[in-house]
Amino acid sequence: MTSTLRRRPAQRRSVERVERMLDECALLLDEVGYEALTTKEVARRAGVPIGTFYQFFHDKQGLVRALARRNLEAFLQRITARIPAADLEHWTDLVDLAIDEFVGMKRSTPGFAVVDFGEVLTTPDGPAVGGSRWSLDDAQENNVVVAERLRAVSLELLDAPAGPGLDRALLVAVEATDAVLKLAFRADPAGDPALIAECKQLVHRYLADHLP
Amino acid sequence: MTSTLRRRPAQRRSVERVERMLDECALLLDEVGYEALTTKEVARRAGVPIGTFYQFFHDKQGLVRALARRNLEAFLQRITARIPAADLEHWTDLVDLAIDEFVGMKRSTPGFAVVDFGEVLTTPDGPAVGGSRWSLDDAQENNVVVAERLRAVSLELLDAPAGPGLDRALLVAVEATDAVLKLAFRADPAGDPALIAECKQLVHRYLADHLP
DNA sequence: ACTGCTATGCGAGTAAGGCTCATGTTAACC
DNA sequence: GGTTAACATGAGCCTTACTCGCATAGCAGT
Repeated sequence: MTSTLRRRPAQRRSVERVERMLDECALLLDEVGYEALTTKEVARRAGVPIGTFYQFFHDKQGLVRALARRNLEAFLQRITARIPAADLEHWTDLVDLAIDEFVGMKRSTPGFAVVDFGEVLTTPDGPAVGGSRWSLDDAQENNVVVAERLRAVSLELLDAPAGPGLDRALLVAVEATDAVLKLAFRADPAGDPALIAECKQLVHRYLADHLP
Repeated sequence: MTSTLRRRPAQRRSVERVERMLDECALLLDEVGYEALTTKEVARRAGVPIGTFYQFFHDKQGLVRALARRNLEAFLQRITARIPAADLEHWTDLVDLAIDEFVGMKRSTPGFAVVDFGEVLTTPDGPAVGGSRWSLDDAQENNVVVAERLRAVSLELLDAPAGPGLDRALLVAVEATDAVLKLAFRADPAGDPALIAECKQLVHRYLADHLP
């Protein structure tokens, strides 16, 4: 994958069009789900001809990946914006803040409940290409990015013991959080509060091994 | 959803055909992934005409759901078969046994790495129909079934404190396990050992609140 | 203003997949 | 043997992802 987008929108008009397409994609995902989502409908609603659609997005998956990417950016932005204001006494406060923000976005951001940061579909890439996998330099595995960001914050705010163990632990925590919160929102469209609480507990207990 | 299958195979020949279709489905999932999987190819490889395919399966998703169902059944079977032989001193041994079996199936059972027990795609069901959701009586949410089974075993072997808290905790644990193991197998086709170990740790710590 | 030239806008058309349905075939029962 | 119901089959329909060649718009040099 060269980039998320096929062609980076240069003119102001193009940027707006891409943004509109992502917006409509998000809304449609909520309405009909990934499988029933059609590129034609996204283009039509966004007022963009189908040919132009494919100038910007590689394919249907590319569209959704771009949305996931935008979600990720928004999440990181919100997190970093809220951190200075909040007084974090323990690292657990940071965990809770992140989870609450994630839940907030699940509730308020269209399409977020369906895709959040994740690839909806994973395509097998044929016999693994050489080199250790998940190098993360390509866009794949957005959760890795989340984990890295949280790690950076952790190291900055609390004096956490750096090391590969923490990296892995945070990644595991993010992945688990993602799954449990998805469950919480499958069980209850507004997000089952008990399951959300349980999610925090899960992460607290687990990370207690790696943070003071 | 009435049932997983459209028509339950009655004759011996039909049962074999359904089984063959599921087998080929699993193999194809490993080869090309869910999205590129075609019903035509599954039917062709299984030596079954396409019309017959649709006599048994509602649609493409139905095929995959049926496979997930079969996987679930196989997993429960294996678990219950191994439990009497193993001497479980702590509940943690049960957790490890379940995870090891899961990992084993990820490695050996075709298609298991892609779908395991899960719905690959979730379709929004329109404004939630009345009644509390996830009643579980319908086939959805296979992980609920896993959680229930594990709970039954837990109550039997160890005298665990029954109650709704444990139910929820086990469900959360299963969901988290699923996610982390998926990560482990995305990172390394053979299943990253460090991540698998971390997965066990995650569950141990979390369930320690609910089991003695 | 005019003329080439490149970059972008556009949508009819193509290939392929999901799924159906009219017709053929077997089995079951009287 | 005859009647009826269940099952089998694959050509074809409809929809969807995606392309490609033409139209248009900006723009540099004269």
